[in-house]
Amino acid sequence: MDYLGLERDPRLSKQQVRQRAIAEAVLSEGAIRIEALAEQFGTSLMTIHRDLDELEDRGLLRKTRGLATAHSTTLVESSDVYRIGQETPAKEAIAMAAMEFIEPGQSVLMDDSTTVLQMAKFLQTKSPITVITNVLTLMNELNGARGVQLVALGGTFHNWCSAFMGSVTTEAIHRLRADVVFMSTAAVMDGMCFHQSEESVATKKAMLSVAAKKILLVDHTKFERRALHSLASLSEFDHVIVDSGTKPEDVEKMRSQGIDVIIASN
Amino acid sequence: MDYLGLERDPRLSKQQVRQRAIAEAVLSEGAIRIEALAEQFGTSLMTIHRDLDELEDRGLLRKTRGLATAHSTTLVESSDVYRIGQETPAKEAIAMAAMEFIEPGQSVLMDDSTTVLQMAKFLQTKSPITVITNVLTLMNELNGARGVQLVALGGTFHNWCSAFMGSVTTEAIHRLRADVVFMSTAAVMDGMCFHQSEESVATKKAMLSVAAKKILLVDHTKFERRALHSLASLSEFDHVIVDSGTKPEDVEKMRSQGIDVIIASN
DNA sequence: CGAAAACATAACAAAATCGTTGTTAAGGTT
DNA sequence: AACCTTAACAACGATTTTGTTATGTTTTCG
Repeated sequence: MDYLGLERDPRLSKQQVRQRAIAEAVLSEGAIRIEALAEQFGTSLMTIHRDLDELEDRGLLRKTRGLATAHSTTLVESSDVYRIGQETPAKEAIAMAAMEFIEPGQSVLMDDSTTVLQMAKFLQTKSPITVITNVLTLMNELNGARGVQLVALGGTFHNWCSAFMGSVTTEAIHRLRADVVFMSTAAVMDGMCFHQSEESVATKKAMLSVAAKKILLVDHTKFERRALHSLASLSEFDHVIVDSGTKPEDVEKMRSQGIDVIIASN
Repeated sequence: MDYLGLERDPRLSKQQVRQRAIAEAVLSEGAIRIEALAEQFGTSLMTIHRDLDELEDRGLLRKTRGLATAHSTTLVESSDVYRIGQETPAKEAIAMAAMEFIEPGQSVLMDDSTTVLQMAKFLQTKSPITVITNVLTLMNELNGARGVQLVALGGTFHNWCSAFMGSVTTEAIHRLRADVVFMSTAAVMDGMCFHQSEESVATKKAMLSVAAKKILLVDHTKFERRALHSLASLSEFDHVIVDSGTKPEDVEKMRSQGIDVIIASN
């Protein structure tokens, strides 16, 4: 279990790395003593308490007297706390490749995935541009960015993904038309995209229905994952961008189905 | 011109105070040399440059070679950069008084006024509660607050008020029903509320139409202000909360019209 | 039932991190 | 050439994070 292998990204605070690692540890063990966590991470008990309180607020685990216990696996894995900082280089490469599909003046729909989030810092280079999103993190990132018009989709806030979803969101999407949509998916199986949360699926489906061009961003880990609700067939996307760590067989399988697969180079 | 009279609030950074003062100075002079500003505030040229760049981004002024020139008065005055930090104690008192009208379990609509923003820190005490808003600042303030369900209204982002407005916003509002709405107004004249921006008026009108109880928060300075577009008559509100600095004659005039005026004590 | 043990929280001080500012040097304009 | 703007980096200051100690709360067991 390498908790240390993920501490490279300088944009990630120690705290975030530790919290993610705690979530991961508690998840795989089912339950861990708080004392044990403090020792494992070389911090004081107080720090672990504070981390666990935050994670509990986000619904990732329970804190019972003396020990932290896991919630369902799926919930944790879909949480942004857990996802951020995973496979960052791959996601960055994918995001960079995705920029090729944006022209200045276009309106771009962006969903609540960490891969799509990576695109944020490049968006200014395509100004003027309109970004439509339901992600609070992205709104903040883009707040004050010159040449970027920000359109928010409303909805009820979900802490686990820091995004707004629900009927308000889907209704708002249906009133708009975008040039491109960039989205990611939790799992790819049998040429289909899957998600763990029904609300995510509803939001993403709505997004797909109003965008002229549809682009899917997937890092190689998604080909190993499983999830419950189907979102769409890969063939519905105009382009699928993967990272260079993707297995050739996965790429081939897609290409044989006539899907335009782009491999992002690091 | 007392730039110093407003430096008391510890929550306001030096930077914010200075930027507001710069906006104020440029506004009243029409145009000021950048060198002069640096001297006036005792900072380096670079700092003023950076401040002006930000203010320019927000559309408050123009930066031409060597000097900063004013945009229209109204734009500056309605900007949140300008408003934040004005009359803070009064606004705080009003916000505190407003809390009386929230019951746990209710859904509360909140607009993009700095007075309403002051309520944010007290909201947790009324949990569980649903807050519906179009203000990015408020969303961030409430993100992660226990017992506060956050519902965002979408829309296109307006930098000058850090809020989302437009047709997407009003449509979203019309699909909802709230127990209470708290709003403020830019000016009060002849028993009517006025605003400088038409979009603000549209948003606020929509909010008024979907809330069971309507509460207006106004500090005493609003009775001296003028603005273009009428929003609503004071009599449409169930309660009007003012600060203790409000002139008795203004209070009397309202009461004589049968309006329930509450004076917030400091 | 009461007391001790185990744990959680609060409050403050220390440390680390992040944001702001000033300086200098390089790049553009007039 | 004079003047202004921008970029880069170092110094400073403010904020956030962490650890410590003290206090409160729950559990356990005599």
